[in-house]
Amino acid sequence: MEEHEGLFRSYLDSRSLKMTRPRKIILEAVFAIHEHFDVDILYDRIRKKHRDVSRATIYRTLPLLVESGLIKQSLRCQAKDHYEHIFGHKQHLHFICNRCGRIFEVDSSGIEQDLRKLASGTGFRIEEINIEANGLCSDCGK
Amino acid sequence: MEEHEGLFRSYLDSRSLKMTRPRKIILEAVFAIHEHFDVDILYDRIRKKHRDVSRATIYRTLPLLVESGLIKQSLRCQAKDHYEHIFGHKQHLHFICNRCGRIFEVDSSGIEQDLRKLASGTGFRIEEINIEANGLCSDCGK
DNA sequence: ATTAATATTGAGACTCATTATCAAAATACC
DNA sequence: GGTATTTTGATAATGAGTCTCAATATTAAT
Ligand SMILES: [Zn+2]
Ligand SMILES: [Zn+2]
Ligand SMILES: [Zn+2]
Ligand SMILES: [Zn+2]
Repeated sequence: MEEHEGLFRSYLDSRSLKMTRPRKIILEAVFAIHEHFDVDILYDRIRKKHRDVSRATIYRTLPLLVESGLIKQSLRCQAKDHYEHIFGHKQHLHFICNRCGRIFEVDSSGIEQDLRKLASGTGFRIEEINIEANGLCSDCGK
Repeated sequence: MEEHEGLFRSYLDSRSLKMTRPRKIILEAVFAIHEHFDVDILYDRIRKKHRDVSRATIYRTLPLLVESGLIKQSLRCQAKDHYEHIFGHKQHLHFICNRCGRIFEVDSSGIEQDLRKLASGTGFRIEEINIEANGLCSDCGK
């Protein structure tokens, strides 16, 4: 059993939820993707192998994966929410090129630490951080 | 004529667009609001004074204000896009409470400076920064 | 293994923010 | 004025995300 599966199982247990077949398929599909993804991308990949997982269940399962700390909602792009892994990935921020659309990931641990310090000063309890900058990548900015 | 009006006028001119009555009403309503706003908030405020500005025109005018650099699309909250002024406002980041929906603004100059330093190391030229953290505010986190 | 209690599912209806359409009205230029 | 071009308001359409519900799956107890 892969580690992310074990983690998801214990999250489900802790909430007396069940590791069902559709949830397992979704979990595996999510961790077979190594870029940012939206529901449609995920749905298409799952449907290539399994006819019996519905969009509704994907929409229901993603919040569980977020809640369990395995993934996060990271960007909004073309009017769709996009997700990415947390488990097995370092915290990072996104530089998004306005010209070519590429997304660059950069380590954000230092900045996030400062942000948490700022928050604790105000009494705000941070659950999730999103940092992004739009502009021109080094190729497009010449 | 207020400064933001002059700036919007020259933007419109530069694109051979016209400063019409509805656009002027919308511009003024936008700059009479000093918090984050969404289309509904704006529409309600405008409607108190003017019966003849439609939602459609608001949806059409906001991108013009963004393009002209007067406002920006700053966050997404309760499934709605929210906007805020750029013109005349200091850079800041957002703490968004997941429970009550309130948005807290915190000075972000220190963090943005670090971010720009990070970017210059990678050759990325930043045009816009968005930093936000979701979680529980001090009231809701008790 | 049966049963009963509970959780989950897929299908499709629904919501609601945003966009597109289009005929009528406003505007700019002659 | 008249004409070409924009812009507008009303309304229809779109589409991501949510909700409903009867049918199915899971679990734990017998
Ligand atoms: Zn680029
Ligand atoms: Zn990422
Ligand atoms: Zn709160
Ligand atoms: Zn703000």
